[in-house]
Amino acid sequence: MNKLRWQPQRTTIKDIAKAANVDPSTVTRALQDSPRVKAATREKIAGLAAEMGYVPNMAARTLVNRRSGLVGLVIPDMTNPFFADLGKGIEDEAAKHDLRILINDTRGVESAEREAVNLFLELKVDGLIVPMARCTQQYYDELSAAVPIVHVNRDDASHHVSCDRIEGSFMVMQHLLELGHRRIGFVRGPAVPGREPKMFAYRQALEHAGLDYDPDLIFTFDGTLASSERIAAQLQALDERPSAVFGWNDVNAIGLMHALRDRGIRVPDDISIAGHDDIQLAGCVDPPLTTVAWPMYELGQQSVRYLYGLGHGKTPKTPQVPAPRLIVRQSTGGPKAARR
Amino acid sequence: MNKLRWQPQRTTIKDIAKAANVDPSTVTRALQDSPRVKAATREKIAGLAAEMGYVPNMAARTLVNRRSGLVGLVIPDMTNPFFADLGKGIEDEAAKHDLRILINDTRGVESAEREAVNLFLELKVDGLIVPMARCTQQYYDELSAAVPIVHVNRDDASHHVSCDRIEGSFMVMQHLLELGHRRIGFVRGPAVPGREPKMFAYRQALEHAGLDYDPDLIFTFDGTLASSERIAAQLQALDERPSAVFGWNDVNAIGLMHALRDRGIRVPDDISIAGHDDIQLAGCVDPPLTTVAWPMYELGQQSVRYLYGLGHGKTPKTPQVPAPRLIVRQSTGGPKAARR
DNA sequence: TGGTGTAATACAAACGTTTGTATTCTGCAA
DNA sequence: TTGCAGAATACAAACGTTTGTATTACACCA
Repeated sequence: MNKLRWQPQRTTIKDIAKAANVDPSTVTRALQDSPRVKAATREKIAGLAAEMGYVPNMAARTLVNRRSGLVGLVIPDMTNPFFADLGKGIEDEAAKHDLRILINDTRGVESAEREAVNLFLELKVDGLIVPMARCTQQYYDELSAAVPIVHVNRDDASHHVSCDRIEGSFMVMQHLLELGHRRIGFVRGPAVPGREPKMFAYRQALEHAGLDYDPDLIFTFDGTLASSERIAAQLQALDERPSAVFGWNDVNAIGLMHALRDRGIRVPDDISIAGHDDIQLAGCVDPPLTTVAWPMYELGQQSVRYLYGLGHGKTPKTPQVPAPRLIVRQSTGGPKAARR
Repeated sequence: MNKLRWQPQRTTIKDIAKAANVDPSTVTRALQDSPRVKAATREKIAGLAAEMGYVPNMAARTLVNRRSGLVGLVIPDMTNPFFADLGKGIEDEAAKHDLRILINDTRGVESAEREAVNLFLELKVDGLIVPMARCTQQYYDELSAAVPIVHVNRDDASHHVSCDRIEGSFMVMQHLLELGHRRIGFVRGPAVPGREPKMFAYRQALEHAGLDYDPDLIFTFDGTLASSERIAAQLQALDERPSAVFGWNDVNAIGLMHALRDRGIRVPDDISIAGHDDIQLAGCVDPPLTTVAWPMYELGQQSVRYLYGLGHGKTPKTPQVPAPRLIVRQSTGGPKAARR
């Protein structure tokens, strides 16, 4: 490995000790505001530290403390606005507990998720927050002996903080059903089979309404714009088109609306579209998108509180978070048949 | 500080050494695939390490190596889709150099930026990538003695990788001017006075066209939807309304289009709107947004290459990146007067 | 059989900080 | 002056890994 010309550990605690004519241990305690050092000494040392541009060496500190005071946040997709408020909630709450957040983006790739977790393990983080984890629950269970882990929106995890995705999706379905829709399409995402609350709610709502589940009305979104366009084409090609489609998320729904319009299919006149997540732009498109908003900020806060509890030997109860909110805008309306 | 029940450093190199009946130093070298250890020993150790679930202690390693093999990425706003491709370019290129990326979100707050930088300094990162930094150049100059720092889109920095924002904005202005617009509004963002390439291009384009700069046509966007709405209200209230508005970014432009439509002002019939950044949804709104696309992915790649060069004692030339691309869609058209 | 060269491994110090214990210092009472 | 309590500080070991040097083991040749 090449030598770097940087990083000669500018100032160490020993340098300060020498300058102040004290022992390094005194410097440590002074910087920690320990009552064991005289006020005068403490100030002198604080002054020197500032003057000499002292930056603590976290490696050394972590080595002896066996913990770093960091929390690792493993995010599947930075760019998903969905995580914006989650991150904010996490940071705000972390600040209260003197924890610092470090983020690693996995792009939804499972191997990247494992690498991210590993990196954080090597860093000796105090805890891990993993929203919408991809890896198996078994993987995380083995890890949880080594470090506290809190999952977000993963109900099968031993320690998790989740909002009620089933209820959220169910609310949208209820809304569509109440409008009179009987043929409702559903877009599934890159979800893990067996853990698909949105899909579960979709089927449950159909069942409640006495409607049959039709596999022809299920589409798959992969996150790209092209994928939304493909779904629009599939919709257009359908013999018996659904009168409403429930998108995987708002980006998908908006892409869908656009691609449908391009094909001369009007929203909501010809087809109603609803999304998930209520991103900032959801209300700005034409027609404004009906969607469901999750309490992401609170989810972020709670996950840190939960983690903090775990780290201190408690096993907190899975915390309550506010219910999702249905946001009815103009992308949904009664089906054509009903309006005729 | 409370004791944690986690983190008993599960397996150390010493444990493996004991199990393999060798010296710890041999274990280190074995795990590094050093030719100094016999193949048989190496395999035995590798097996034991895997079996015992060994996770290297980065703190110890960093302490002796005086570097962590990490690169810190200081991002002003995670949620800005603008940074999506940048991040991807950075990660892809970093992987080639065996560097691992850690992200810290500053929410555009200057003090948070300093804290993030500090955290990374404590972590002994090999380098820092700071897109659109807020802090003063003097601050970074002092730091650059301690760690290689590469800025993105900050032309006044000693080491930076930038795309030509002036040219990008200029292209949009040219487009609007060619359409016949003579009164063009401009939205400035939370930019630092004196470092406003977009504004510079705006004024330069006006000047080239022989038009006067009118401070009444300058608005300010703060990132919120409400802010876009306020600007729409200001536009509506104007005696002599501009025939085109150049938004701070696409989110701003889309919000603006929406708010204008709500006020009965049609785009592009009554007013043309253009944005910056070409986010994924820019083409999905109605009308699709005219904007400018930056080579963010390449910017990300180049910043890592540059950083790598710096870290190895070279002072690379500021690298070239592809030019921005003007994306003409339907949110811009000729002014009313011209079409009359 | 003894010597030599090299392959394989062991030893030991160091990285910077923390913390329990030991030591020195100070002022005060007897 | 001596003794002593308590305050202030010094000492030393430890955290887990790396790396230069020293040592041992082994094979081969004379």
